Amino acid sequence: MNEKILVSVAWPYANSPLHLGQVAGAYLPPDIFARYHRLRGNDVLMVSGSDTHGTPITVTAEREGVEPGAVVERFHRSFLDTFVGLGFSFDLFTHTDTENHWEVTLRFFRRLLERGYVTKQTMQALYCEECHRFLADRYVEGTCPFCGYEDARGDQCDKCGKPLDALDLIKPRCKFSGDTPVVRDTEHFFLDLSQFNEPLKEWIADKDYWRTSVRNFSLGMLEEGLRPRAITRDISWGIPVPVEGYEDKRIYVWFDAVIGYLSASIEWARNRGTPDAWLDWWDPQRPARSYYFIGKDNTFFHTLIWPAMLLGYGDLRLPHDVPANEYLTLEGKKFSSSRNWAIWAPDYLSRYDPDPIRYYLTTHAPESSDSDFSWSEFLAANNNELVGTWGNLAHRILTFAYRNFEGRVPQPAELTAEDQAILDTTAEAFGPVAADIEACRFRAALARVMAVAREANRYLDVAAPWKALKVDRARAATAVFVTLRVVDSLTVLLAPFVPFGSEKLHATLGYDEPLFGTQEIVPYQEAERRHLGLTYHGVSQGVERWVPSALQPGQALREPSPAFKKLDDAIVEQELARLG
RNA sequence: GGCGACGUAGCUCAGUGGUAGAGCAGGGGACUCAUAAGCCCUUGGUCACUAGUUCAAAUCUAGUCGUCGCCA
Repeated sequence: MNEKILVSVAWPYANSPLHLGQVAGAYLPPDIFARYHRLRGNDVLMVSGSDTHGTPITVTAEREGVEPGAVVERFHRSFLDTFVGLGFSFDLFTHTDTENHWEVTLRFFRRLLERGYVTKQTMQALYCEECHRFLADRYVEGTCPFCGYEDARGDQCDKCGKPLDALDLIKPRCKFSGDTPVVRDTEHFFLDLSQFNEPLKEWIADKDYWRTSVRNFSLGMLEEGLRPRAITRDISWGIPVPVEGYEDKRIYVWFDAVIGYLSASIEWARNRGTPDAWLDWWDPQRPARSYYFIGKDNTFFHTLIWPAMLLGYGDLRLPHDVPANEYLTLEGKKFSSSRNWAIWAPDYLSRYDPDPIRYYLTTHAPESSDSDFSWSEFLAANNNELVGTWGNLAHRILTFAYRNFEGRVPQPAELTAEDQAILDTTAEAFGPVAADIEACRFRAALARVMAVAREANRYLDVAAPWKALKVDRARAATAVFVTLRVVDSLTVLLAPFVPFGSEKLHATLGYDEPLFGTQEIVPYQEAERRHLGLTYHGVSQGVERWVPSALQPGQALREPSPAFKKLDDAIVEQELARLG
């Protein structure tokens, strides 16, 4: 019985390219997870999209003197290309500026309103009389009440880093007109989270498999008690509030962004002509599991707010797990786009292959604490581990077999105890590696596989078919056969982590059908709007391929060439020079 | 200021009461099928600090310091 696995991935703001910190935290882990489940023959639905409605986007647009839509289009396209380049196998990567997403969001809003979970409240906000509009926090500048910095933004002080409320700024001024804004009352809709405090406590009570930081953080918030939270804003960019008298207001970006998981699932089903198919993952009466891959800054929205919204809406599946990651630092310091202390995914892909970074960011994944990216460590991990331990093992046995056994998998004679032992060791890895991946312990899973690769190197050194070939061809053939099977198994075990190299080795081993399907960027036309999406066309659906090798003697190999390449030591200096 | 996570070999991490572990890096060696890769041997730690509980603490308790995050 195939399992239905919903892989929900954080929605990136379409106002800058993706950097490696985001890749490590929120985008690579779900792809490993999804590819593993695809190999299992499970039905994966992996969705995400660009968040197009944030204030950061209007800030970027105004700075550049273009429409917000143009900013969105540019970075959405950038995300699509990055995901193709890194091999992130989204079933659908869409964005929030679609008719479908607006419909689903409004349906959500209306139902929560009808059920009394969304309520009206009057709050105070800064209003610029010169511009005739309310000012979003980021559109106000003034003196920081904590450190006295005079150019603090309304949402956060760049000097001391503290989050601010624009109302607390001393001597506030409008970012556009420079005028001093006035405090005005404004009515907004609030999601009354307090009604969900107890239901959420009950729901989290049995989530003992969540990461400790995620669970403790969520329980702590519930202990403090959740408060109503505004879900509309006085801005013009976003989804209009569907209530008379509120035409000038928009739904606050965080509210519609989380709904994207649902709307993207619905869009995916429609795009493929099976409009109800999304229910297989979302109907709580049917068997399925949902996972939300995010960075730790998003935990609150995914373990509390989104579940509250789902409880309020009803008849939808709540998250099974939210494996939030900590942060990645770069050469010991925080990523900072303004100081150019960042590695942008498009830049990386313009110079290097995807597998090395996938490998590095998995072995150094910020799963339990912050971790660091360093170019010298990256180089070492690629050259010593990915290439040295694994790539070389695969290459040496493939070239040896190709040259000495007529390009075919040789016929083995009787297996020795050593032959059987390495085959057993390899076969026995499938279970524990699967368990690690299913528990979202990707770093541990990969380490376990690499331990098998090292064991296989030791086996091959002892078996030494290059020596046996001269005195006992049958023994050499057997050792080559055994090693090829081990390499075949390792190719599958490593496929979720380094899919490009595994795909190449899989073909070299003589298989005609690929391990994975293909990605495609597709234009989707709605009634009036058109958008680009990334989708995935699977292969061998429903077939379990997470199994030890059954490579058959006589299978024709393809001419081997290295699946992974060494990187020149000089790149460390070159890349460090690009930073800062 | 409150809460939480983390702090173990140069680096990345495992280890939750019983004589400190792995991978990578560093040093030495034998080999040569292979991307000068792989294999064997090896150096290296007062387990952040202090006090306590215990026959016994990296592991439990209290406190201190540091890093990160959330909240105020």
